[in-house]
Amino acid sequence: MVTVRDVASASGVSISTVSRALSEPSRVASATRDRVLAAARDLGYEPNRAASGLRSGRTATLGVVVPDLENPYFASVTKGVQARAREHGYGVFVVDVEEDASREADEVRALLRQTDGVIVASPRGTDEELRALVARTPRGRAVLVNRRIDGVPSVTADDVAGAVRALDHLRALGHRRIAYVGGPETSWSDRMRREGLRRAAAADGAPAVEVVDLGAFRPHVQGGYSAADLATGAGATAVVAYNDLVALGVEQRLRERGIPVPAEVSVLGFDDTFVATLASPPLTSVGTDLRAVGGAAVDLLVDRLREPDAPAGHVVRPTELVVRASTGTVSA
Amino acid sequence: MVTVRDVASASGVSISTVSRALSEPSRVASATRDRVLAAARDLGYEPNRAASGLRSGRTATLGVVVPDLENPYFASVTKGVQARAREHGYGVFVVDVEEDASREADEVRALLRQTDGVIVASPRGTDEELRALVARTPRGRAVLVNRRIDGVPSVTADDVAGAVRALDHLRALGHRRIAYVGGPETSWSDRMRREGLRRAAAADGAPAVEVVDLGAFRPHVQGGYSAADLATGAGATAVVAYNDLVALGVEQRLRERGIPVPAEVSVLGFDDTFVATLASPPLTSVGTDLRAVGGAAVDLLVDRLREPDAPAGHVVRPTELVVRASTGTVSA
DNA sequence: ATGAAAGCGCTAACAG
DNA sequence: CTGTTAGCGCTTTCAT
Repeated sequence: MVTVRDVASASGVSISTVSRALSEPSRVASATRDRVLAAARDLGYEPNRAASGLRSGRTATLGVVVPDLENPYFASVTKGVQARAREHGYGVFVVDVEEDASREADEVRALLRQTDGVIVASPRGTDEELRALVARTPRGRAVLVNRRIDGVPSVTADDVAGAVRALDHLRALGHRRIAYVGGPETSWSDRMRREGLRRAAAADGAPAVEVVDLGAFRPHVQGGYSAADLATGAGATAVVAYNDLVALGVEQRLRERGIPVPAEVSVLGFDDTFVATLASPPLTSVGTDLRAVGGAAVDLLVDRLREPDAPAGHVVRPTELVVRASTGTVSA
Repeated sequence: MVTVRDVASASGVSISTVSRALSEPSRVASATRDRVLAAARDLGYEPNRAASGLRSGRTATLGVVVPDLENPYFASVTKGVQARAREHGYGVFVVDVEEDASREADEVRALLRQTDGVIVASPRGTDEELRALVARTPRGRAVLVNRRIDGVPSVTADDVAGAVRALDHLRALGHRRIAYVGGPETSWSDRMRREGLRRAAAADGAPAVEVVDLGAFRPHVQGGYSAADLATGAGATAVVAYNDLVALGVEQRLRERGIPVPAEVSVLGFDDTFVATLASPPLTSVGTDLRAVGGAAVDLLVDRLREPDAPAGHVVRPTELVVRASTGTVSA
């Protein structure tokens, strides 16, 4: 193994000059620097991360905790995290907690021991649990995605605005009774989406729309499949689903029952993941650039690591309604 | 920060005893061990990975390199890797090379510096590039998924058998002219699937089937969408696609053109990822347990790390034909 | 069965 | 601008 000593003797300088030439090039005379860098390259020197981490206390590693990697939403967020972290020179530890809220805290704590900071995406724990978790976290070492808590940096999507858009869209198509198939109880975005629907439904000067809350369902195809009959039973002409997968489940069940979408019932999803385009009919969905969400979380975290005492930033990413074939006018 | 020294003084032993009690409990008297473990727990001691890594040369970390995390195939494999690694006490670094073969070698090399071993999933590089990469790799520190090279442990799916099954299935339904929409040129599974189709088509004692090779397409929905017209143009009554996404693209284009599936054209995919069930009609697909593939890769790697000189194992996971509604009899 | 002691490779004071 | 030096926290001989 090639170490700083080898590079030092090969280039005729001390090991500290080697270290400096590599990490703070500006503090070394350019001639010396070139010599050192050349020697390092020739010898194939690669710094030992464990050693530098032990000494400096920095690991050049970030962690990301997600509920389920197989969910396209988290696959995209994770992809964005990894790509951006790489640009900042960080590696990424990925931990999938399999939708188990009780594992989140432990995994975050374990990650904090071996990373510089952690991104917690769409935590399934309650606000209290998260507050407790964060309170035990060295300041500035955690960033939340899809959850907003005071004092903790976060990246969220403007779900309220998205839900308003969604409802306005359906209202414009003539829908007056809309069912909402909810997601996990502790989901922050679920709360925001509900809130947006409520607000839009209650808006003055527009035809009244009634939102029927169908309750909480698993954020998967199965959840939507299970909820579909409740929606039609409630007399809704349109179904808004917690996410695209749930919406697909709704479409699937409706298709089985021979109920045409959107001729008889319109279906609308959230997140605009790639599965929205796979559905038939292709799904109208309220989306965000998910890789950008992951990237923004990394930026926030890296900023925080540099300046732990800076106030916690809250990035709110825009949402966009993407209309496809699953929503249409109400049939007479 | 709590260190071994703190635990040592709290329990009245030396730091080496603490270290031993934690990592080789059997070599410490049970009374002492209990005392040390209790102290460690009380103080909230957490070993410093950088320090232990520096001293022991082990990082308790594995790396996994995938072409695209957003591809459900790799999301599942990565999920399997992470879960199994965790059971073995390893963390996982994930790197997404964005389908760029030229990045693979560099990323693997970078990962090897900060992990104990690396899993390279569905590498896009050529066999020669991979052989060169592996030759420069310290023995026993890399495992391949979806690629078989002598001397390097690997996990593959029995794609040949799967493709044979697929073709036999279509033949039984009366298809005599079948188009194959290929994947990346350097894909090992593509090669095996082609081989399986060829073999099955040429089998004695069964009605002759002609396989029309449509060439290489991007392994995404778009690829299948682009290939669909070629398939019908070639007079095929069934289309076998490199993977589920490609198959969905084929279905999408056929639907647009008003060609009913499977009444007029049957469509069959590979991998049986969750998107197969989302399609309409739901996709017949040749699948493997992808999490198990990831898990098997971890097992192989961990075994190898313990015994670097053991012969390279090659795990071949079974494939299974899952028949859904996208394949049917040939219309008269 | 336990302890003393020697570093792993690097960075960060501190000197010069 | 560069060199000397002292560890970071842990594991691992080597004694006892």
